[in-house]
Amino acid sequence: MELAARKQKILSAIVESFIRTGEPVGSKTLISEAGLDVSSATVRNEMADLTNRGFLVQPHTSAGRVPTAQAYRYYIDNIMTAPPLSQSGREYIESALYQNADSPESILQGAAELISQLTDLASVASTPSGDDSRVHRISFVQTGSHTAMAVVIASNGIIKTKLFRCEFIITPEILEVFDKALNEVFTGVRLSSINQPFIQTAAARFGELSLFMPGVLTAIMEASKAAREISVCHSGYTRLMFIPDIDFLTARGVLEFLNNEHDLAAMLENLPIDTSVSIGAENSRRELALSSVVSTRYTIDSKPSGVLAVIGPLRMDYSRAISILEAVSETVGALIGELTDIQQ
Amino acid sequence: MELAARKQKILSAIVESFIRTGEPVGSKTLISEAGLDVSSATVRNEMADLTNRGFLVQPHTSAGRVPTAQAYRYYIDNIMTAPPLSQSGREYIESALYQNADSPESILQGAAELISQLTDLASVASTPSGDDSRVHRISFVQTGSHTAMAVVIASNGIIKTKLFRCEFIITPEILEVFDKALNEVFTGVRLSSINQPFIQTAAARFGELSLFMPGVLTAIMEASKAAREISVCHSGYTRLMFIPDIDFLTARGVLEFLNNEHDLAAMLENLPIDTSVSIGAENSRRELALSSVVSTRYTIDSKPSGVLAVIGPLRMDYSRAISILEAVSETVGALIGELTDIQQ
DNA sequence: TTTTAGCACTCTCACTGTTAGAGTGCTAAC
DNA sequence: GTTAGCACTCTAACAGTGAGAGTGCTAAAA
Repeated sequence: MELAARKQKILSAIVESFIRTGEPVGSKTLISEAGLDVSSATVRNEMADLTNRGFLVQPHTSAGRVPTAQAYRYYIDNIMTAPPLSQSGREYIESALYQNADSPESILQGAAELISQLTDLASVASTPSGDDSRVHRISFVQTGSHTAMAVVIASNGIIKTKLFRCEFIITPEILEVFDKALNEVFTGVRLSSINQPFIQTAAARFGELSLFMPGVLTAIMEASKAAREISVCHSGYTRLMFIPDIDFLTARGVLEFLNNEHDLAAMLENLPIDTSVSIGAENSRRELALSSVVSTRYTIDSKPSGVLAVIGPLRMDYSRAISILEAVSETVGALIGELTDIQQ
Repeated sequence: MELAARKQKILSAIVESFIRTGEPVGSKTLISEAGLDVSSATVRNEMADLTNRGFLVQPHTSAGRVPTAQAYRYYIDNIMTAPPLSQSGREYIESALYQNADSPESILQGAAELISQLTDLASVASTPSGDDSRVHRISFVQTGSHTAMAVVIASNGIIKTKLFRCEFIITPEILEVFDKALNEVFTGVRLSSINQPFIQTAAARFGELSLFMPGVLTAIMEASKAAREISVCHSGYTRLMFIPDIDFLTARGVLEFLNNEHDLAAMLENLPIDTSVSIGAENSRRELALSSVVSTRYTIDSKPSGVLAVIGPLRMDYSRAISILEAVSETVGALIGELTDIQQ
């Protein structure tokens, strides 16, 4: 649905004013702010029409208008632009993220913190899915007389460790046998296929050696599972409680949802590849019916991977959020990509 | 200050009724509930006295009485008992904690979740301080052509890993040289003494070999620091928002404080060794002026170590909280102790 | 046909009363 | 020392009032 130029200009002015002030916008305020060359009565007629068409609502008869989710949608799709960040902004982001560019997890944790700090909203960042990654190598480190650590290095750069325990006394020689035998079986195998049946088949191959292996095989399975699973970094959850638009019950619902990593990961998983904005009821989760989620996926070697997102009120600065997310996304993708390239 | 028997009985009944219902307690309600064999007028006289002495307040003239922090303090010190949990309760806790008794961190994370679930409050659990732990061993795992992982195993059972990068191509032989040379220097050294000067002195010892070492030495230093630092596991923060006594601003302040791991760790560090209750303004943090913290330290080999605590409203079931914390504490201490013994 | 001025209308917000109910403190009698 | 009785106080909930803001509608102007 396209709007006439003047209607669009009025809608735009209302949305921008409301995003800035949070106050319902009246016809008089509007002409003084938007520089329209018509009278307030004309604006009122237009506003009445926009209200009929579902772009605006009045909290009550004698209040100004407030944009609906539909208005934000129209504004974002047809009016708003999100210009790339300035050079200095990008440089700031790069240097901030470069601080702890050790592992994908630490990069993403840093990204979540940075995004939250820059937008003053809650932010989340999910690790790349490891579903089509493979085992690059498995190593072992002795940690005690009966305990050792399995280190699963995945081809996507994720490294997961898991401790295990043996009934017998562990020696460097035993770990070397494990290393040789298990890398023969596991190297190059897709993480997603390392499950209980796979482990059992593998154990069978080792003959009597497998009697020594239940602990280590379980550890490998669990580390592989952890390497495959998406984990979600986050930052700034409490910032949501400082946003005047968000009332207590809404904040509580959103925070409860965000703290449930399982549901959150599932939602992030279903977000589209491109930068996208989900406004209010457009969100798949009922808890977010009064919030907006702006998200984008970072790409590693031009393959869409994990999600970066901010969660905030409907009345947020979408343009700024998108610009920041896209800038951070670019750097995150590059940093993780580098990490993976080097490790291969 | 000791109270006469009847006064104490009345105070006790008021505290218990208020903890249960959250409603100010009036004189009539009280006699019907507490089974007192006196008239409401007598109770009123006693209540007036308790009010003068600072144990009770009235929200307003025509409301019942509400216990003050002083009343909770008196109740906890002189009246309340916290009987040990039943056998089945203890067994439930043991089996729940045994699930992921891999590492101190995973045990403590499990403990925090369990405590939060059982008390319906926010809970935190801090790892043992590593200040007087030593390096048990350092190991290396190759993760890429130019990257490897340093594994610092501390004598307190904490294991920390840190990735590092080298300009040259890493080979198993190089890692072996690192392993030999670095364990000679670091094994048995107190974690707390591994700092920048120590690293520099160490580097000097290696002569020209040290040119290859900046990355690995920094990694060891950071992993040692991480092993030494107290980290705080937590669970159930959003439960605080479901407690009717806690209003929005209070909850926001508490959550903000709890999310600041640095300040939180500092507060936990200063808690006493025994089970203790800090009521309202007794807390060292202003953010907790309207909340209570019940805490205890678990002991490893009969040495007081990290803290387990719950955070909730003044009106909480202190007896239950203490019983649960003490039961969990016992199991946590035993499990971490076992872990450490085995690894040595 | 579109725009505008004017005006009656509606609704909120902040106050002000009013009333029922709960709980108290005080007093005088037990 | 304890109790019955009673006047008193305070809140919560509801209704009423007036100022202020913003609207929709109508009729005239462009």
